[in-house]
Amino acid sequence: MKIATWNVNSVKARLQHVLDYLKDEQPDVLLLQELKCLTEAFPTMECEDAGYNVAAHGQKTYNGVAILSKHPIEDVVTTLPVLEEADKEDKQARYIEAVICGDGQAFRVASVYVPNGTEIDSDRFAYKLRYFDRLREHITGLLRYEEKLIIGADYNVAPEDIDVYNPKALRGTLCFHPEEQQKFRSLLHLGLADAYRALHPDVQQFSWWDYRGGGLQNNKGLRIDHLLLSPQAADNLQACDVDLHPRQKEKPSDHAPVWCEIA
DNA sequence: ATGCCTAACACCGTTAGA
Repeated sequence: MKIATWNVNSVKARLQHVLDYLKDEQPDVLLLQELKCLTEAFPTMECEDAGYNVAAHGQKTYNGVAILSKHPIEDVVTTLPVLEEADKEDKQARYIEAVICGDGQAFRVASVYVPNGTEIDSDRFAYKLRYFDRLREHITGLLRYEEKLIIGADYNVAPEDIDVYNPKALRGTLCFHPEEQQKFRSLLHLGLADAYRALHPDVQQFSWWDYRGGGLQNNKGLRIDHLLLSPQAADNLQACDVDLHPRQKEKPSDHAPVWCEIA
């Protein structure tokens, strides 16, 4: 089962790139983030014509997540636990989860768009940290099922020094701040494996490059898109890598897809 | 310290991304 995650930065602007990716790479499951469209505006027919089932959870202008799958999509969930009063009012479309039955077995997958945080010590930064708490609470429950669970996301956190182009200069900045890294680690401490790092302990490979200042050309990037695996999925992890080609095209997303193969 | 670049939306600039 090949599962990929990709922040497309508008599914409308990137539709041809997405269809090309499905055709060329043939993932069983593609987890999308940053749709930037309403659920009903998602290009479902185009994806179905490419041979994929669709479950999308969008909103106007911002955020939005989706699951595309060659296999049937079941038991869709789009909510996270409410830990505080303020969480009740949270209508941002950042989470979608489903069960995929393929290759004679069940995989539970989730596509998550963790908040960016905007600025350290801002309200949005606090929202980002709290979002990790809600995600951790939810995953804690999922892990009790002891399934092959794959959480693909734009986590908006580079976990370690190797995951950024200049750790000294970037330390303490957005996506490379100790508080964010602690939240990300708290997910790993539940028993999840970072698929890329599990297979490539010493390789520096980014998944995002700034549009500005020739980020890609100078390889000034961050590894912030990750596939986190339950023990049952990690036991069967066979490969994981970043697909650079979509980032090198005309009018690309600023993120590249990350994929893994799980037996 | 700031802009750099891109997309959406609603208009010819603002908000957000990371």
